[in-house]
Amino acid sequence: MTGRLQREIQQKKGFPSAQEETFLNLQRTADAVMSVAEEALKPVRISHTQYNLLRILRGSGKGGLACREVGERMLTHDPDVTRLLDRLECRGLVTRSRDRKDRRVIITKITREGLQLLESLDLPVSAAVRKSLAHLSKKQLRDLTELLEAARSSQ
Amino acid sequence: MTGRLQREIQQKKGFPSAQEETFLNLQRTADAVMSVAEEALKPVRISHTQYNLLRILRGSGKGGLACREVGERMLTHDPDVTRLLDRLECRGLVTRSRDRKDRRVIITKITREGLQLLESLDLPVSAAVRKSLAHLSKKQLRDLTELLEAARSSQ
DNA sequence: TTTATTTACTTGTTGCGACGACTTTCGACC
DNA sequence: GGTCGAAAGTCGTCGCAACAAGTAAATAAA
Repeated sequence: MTGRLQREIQQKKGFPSAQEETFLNLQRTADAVMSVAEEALKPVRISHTQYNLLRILRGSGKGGLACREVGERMLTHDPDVTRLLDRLECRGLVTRSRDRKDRRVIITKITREGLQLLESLDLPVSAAVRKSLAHLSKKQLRDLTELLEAARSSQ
Repeated sequence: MTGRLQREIQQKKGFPSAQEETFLNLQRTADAVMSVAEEALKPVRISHTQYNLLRILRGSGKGGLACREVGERMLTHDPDVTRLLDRLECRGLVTRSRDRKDRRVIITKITREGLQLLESLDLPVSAAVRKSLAHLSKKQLRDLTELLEAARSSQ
């Protein structure tokens, strides 16, 4: 059984492990695909983080959400929700109001303007995302999704 | 053939396309795995971007590299190399000098301290990356790498 | 009732990412 | 040689990400 020794030697010599190769590919691909998708957001000067946040608010319905809930639902795990909302509020895309029952929490809702902006982006974004992965077959997409979920499963 | 119509209806109703599902999984997984890997860099207060840059400089040998070459080799496609190097130079991890032949270019080299820092990180980083994907089999890693390369191929 | 702890959010600071304007230098063409 | 355009970096500005400290309100404990 030379497995472990061989791995250590390979590592000393700078050969990446299979995990390292996958890791690098994962980062590169996520970056490349995100770039394509962001093209759809450029015309309205909105970042993918802001777009993501607005979609969460739209999905939450009329009741709005507390900052904490927004943060938990976002793609990236610890965004700075306060200042993200500051900028969106400046542009009139969301409104904030203090909750009456628990005065610590701030309820954020998406405005009519925010909804209109999202609607105008729905098709372009969807098209850009589909385009970014258009050259993969249904089976490849299914396999890839499955493997990505598996990769994330134990963390 | 109801394919296209059905897709449009699904989209109207908010069903994500297979591409969109894969896209979201890709972002989430890349983020999760990166977080695990970054744990190894925390003790020395270095970001993954800086680590990546130092590794590029180490890989380039004694000759050093111009800013432009560094930028081209980095994971993320358009980092701000100048200020990245500023911070590394402050910490004594790299040195910069103007090229004699073409006085427009700045040659950056990694210092002895930089090399030592990298050496102290080699094993922990490698271990963290392997750990982040340790629960995937060899075949899964191979398949995943292949699919990720395919996803990136036409961009 | 007063104190302590937890929760929800804000603010400060630093570093990264993207964009654009600017400076210096090089090479080519007149 | 002088001029023009391209190339290599620098710098300003803004927005996002991470971390830490601070504030205010609610809840639990004494």
